Amino acid sequence: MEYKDRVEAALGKGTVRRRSDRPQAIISAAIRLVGEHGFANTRLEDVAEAAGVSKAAIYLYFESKEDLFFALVREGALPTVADTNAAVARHEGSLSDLLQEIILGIGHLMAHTELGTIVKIVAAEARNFPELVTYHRDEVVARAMTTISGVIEKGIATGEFRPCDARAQAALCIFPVLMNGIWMNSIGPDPSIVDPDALLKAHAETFIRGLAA
Amino acid sequence: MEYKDRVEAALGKGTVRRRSDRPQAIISAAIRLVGEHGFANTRLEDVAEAAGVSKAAIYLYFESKEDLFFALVREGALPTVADTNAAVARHEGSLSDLLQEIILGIGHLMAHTELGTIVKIVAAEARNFPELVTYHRDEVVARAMTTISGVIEKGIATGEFRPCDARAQAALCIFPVLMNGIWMNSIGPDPSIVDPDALLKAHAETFIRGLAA
DNA sequence: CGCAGGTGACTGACTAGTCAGTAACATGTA
DNA sequence: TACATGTTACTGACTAGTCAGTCACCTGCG
Repeated sequence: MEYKDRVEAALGKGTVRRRSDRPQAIISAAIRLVGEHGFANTRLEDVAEAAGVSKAAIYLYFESKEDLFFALVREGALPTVADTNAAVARHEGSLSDLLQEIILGIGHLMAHTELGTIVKIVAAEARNFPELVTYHRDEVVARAMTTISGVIEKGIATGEFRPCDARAQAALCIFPVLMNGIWMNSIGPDPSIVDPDALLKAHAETFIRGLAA
Repeated sequence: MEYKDRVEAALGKGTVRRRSDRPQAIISAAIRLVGEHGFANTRLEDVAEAAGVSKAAIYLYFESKEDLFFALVREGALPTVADTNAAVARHEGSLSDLLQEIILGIGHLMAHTELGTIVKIVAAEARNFPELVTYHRDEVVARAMTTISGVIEKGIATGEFRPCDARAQAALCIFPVLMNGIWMNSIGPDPSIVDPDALLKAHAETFIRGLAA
């Protein structure tokens, strides 16, 4: 019986998890490096070095480079969707305030955390990994769009917002935020061209004015 | 004397141009393939096949894969910036109409032509090619931003638009358009989530309302 | 002929993935 | 305590495959 089989027999089939925080360290390193260089240009050896392990150790936790890649994308975006849904569920003030909260909240994560890197990675690699598109379309985008367009529809119903295509407006609400994240992770932070935080504030104001009844 | 040197001796230093349209065919093929698979994942052999030549022929027109890549990005975006500037220069109606014209015009190119592919490529590869960032920041982005923020400033001066940060608004004008292009070139056309043309119209309307005095 | 405008076959560098081996730790036993 | 036995978590060195870039040779045309 081989080592891998013994481990699988002991701990169950699939991604083998041991008690250390190695998998998370590997994923973090991979997010940074893949965000910088793309999937194809990221050497597993470099990921390993950044995570403080050998390349072979990666194969103890992930089946292949692609498997690591999917894990990275999956773990990177889901918490944000869940958090946004929770924020919407517990909100009580005006819907304009809620939209502003969503824009600034997601916008901050997008511009200053790994989330923006994930979005850039998904956009860059989508064509190479069709599964990735399916997953993200169904698990991240569709949910986020449903949540936001729900807020807008409610606003239209209460008369707070003008009548309009709520789905298109939901996309418009989120697109500048996504683009801001991609920008920060590609062209990089350069306030002389676009100051990310000022842009988010401006977006919230202009968008909500544009939507007002 | 090597072949390359012989060619240069015969036709002059720098980018070698022959009378065929081969270079353009190679660039078009490269835009499509790099847009689909990224720079690192695009084999020169496939570009050659798509352009109807052998791989070695590419080296008659471009010094390296990177050289071809730069040519592709350079030729892909400049015409649009020039066209936009021209449209702004000859415009006579209201500034709102001009903004709408810009959004729908660039938006259409971005969603349905090579331009969107170029934007996606630049975003995806920026970190691997710092020169690309410098070039695009200075030659494309800075110019486009200057043009659009000029329109907005003028509108503020005439009282057509409310007082606001014209540069941030210029970015907000263009970001959804860029994101739309990236979307179409990554996740792909899927009207059930976002209909690109409806989105552009909605953007023009909401953005201009949001900017109105 | 002479040569512009090619091509197919090749190579060297690089990297995903594998595998035999091992240090450190845990556990049992006296 | 001291030592044997087994396990966990990991590594260095290797292989096989891929692809950018080169080079010797070809071919149709003025």
